Amino acid sequence: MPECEHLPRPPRLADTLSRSLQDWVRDRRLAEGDRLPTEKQLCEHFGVSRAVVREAIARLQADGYVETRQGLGAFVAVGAGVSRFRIDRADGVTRGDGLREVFELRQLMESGIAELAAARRSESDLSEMRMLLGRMEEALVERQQASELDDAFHLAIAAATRNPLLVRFMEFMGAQIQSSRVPTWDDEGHVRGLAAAAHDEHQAMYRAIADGDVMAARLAAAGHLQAAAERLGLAPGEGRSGSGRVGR
Amino acid sequence: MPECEHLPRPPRLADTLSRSLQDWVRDRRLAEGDRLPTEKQLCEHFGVSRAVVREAIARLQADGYVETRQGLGAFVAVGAGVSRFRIDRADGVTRGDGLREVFELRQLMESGIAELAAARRSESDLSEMRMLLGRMEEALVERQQASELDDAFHLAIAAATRNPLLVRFMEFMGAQIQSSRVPTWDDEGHVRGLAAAAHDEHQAMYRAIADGDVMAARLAAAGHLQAAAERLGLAPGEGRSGSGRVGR
DNA sequence: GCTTATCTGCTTGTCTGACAACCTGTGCGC
DNA sequence: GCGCACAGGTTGTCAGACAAGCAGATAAGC
Repeated sequence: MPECEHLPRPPRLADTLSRSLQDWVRDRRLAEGDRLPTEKQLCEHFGVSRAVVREAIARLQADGYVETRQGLGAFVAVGAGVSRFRIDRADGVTRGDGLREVFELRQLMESGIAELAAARRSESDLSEMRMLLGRMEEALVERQQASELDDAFHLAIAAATRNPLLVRFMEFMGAQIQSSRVPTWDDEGHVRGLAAAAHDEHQAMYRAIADGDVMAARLAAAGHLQAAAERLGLAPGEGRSGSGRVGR
Repeated sequence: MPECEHLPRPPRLADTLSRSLQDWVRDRRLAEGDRLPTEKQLCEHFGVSRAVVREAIARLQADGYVETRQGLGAFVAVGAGVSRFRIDRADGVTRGDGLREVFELRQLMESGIAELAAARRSESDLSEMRMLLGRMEEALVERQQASELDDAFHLAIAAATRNPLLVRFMEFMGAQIQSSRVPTWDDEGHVRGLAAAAHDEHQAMYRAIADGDVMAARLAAAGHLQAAAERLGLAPGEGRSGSGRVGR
């Protein structure tokens, strides 16, 4: 069998219902602060039992769209929708335009992160990076898979910024890109020299960060991400440069 | 009354339970892909009814921590925790270190966004920005509150990148910072000349973007955000520069 | 022996009805 | 007018039931 293929499962009622309610908010049929219909009304309106309605509302609560108060009702949360920023697999992150958009976000973030890292890195941050670079070099010689090391290297840079938010962002990014990773580090990638190129770019990033040269760090990171995007088949050499124009 | 004060409400059972289960995952008592105990077992273990257990699991599902399959059980989602990136009011975003971290994230993003906008802006993007700048100038003369215009201006820049993810990020940021906004545009801000300074910075950003000068756009945005951070009392002039060192 | 169909037990999905806890507004007594 | 108890409505929780889907064991057919 080629790959685990997820066929579309029959949608659950609570799921459908919560989506409908979310649409009510998006369509401004319910404004911020408005009270939702009572559970009983929703039951009758949608023809489902109260248990289903309650689960749907529990989902919305978890998403921050509504707040409920016993004896009073459920209310559309103030700032519903913008009270949290979220990127989600469901947004089509792993393919097509969604992937390109996320990757662009990563390019922005990572150049900034490299810049901050160059300004704030401690000696122990640097030795962590050196260690990872060494292990990646070993993997390069022995033609091994090394994408975990790749992730760890980028994570180490984020850690050097001393900003846990940025670390969390890189963790997320690693998980996302991993699921759509191009063969940079595997056998095919080695054959085409991609792994060696990526390794060179990593070393350039390390040198700039070690030197504390914020501008060089930014450029090295931007260049690395631009090259990675091209290896992924995104943003092929055509002039849609953005960061790239700066990176080269 | 001074301000809406949220007193701590008695926690709901489903809420407590979902937190407990989340801790199980964090503490590695449940690994990715593991099956959760059955609903009946959870009922007995925690001494609650099945309705509560189901609501708790519905919350976790909404958060992407578990997936359930009828007839099979509930499973810890692969990539639980990193399958989505989320920033949340609850993370202490509106005060103290959390605010500083979020603001730093915004600095990174916004300089990158300005850069992309300079590369991709269309004529209609520019006229939108000009319109907003004009209205801000009016507000400046008439000493009016103009923070919505401020948000709209930054949003217009994000829109010029043609990347909806970046627009969503700026929407989120606007909502966050608004709730902790310093008096830049109100009467006190005018007195201290803060509004005029912000307006100058905005104009510099516009000019760079209109010229298509990616580097100048980056620097203008970095400078604006750095100045805004100082107006907010964050990152006071002490050398913790990062972007700042580049921005000036 | 191997494949295929059926059965059985378990688990989640949904429904129903009930009671407790909580909030708001009304009307009563003072 | 003021405070208080009460009623009605709403969410929170519980208990029990049946339907739908799944995995593994068992039986039937070749």
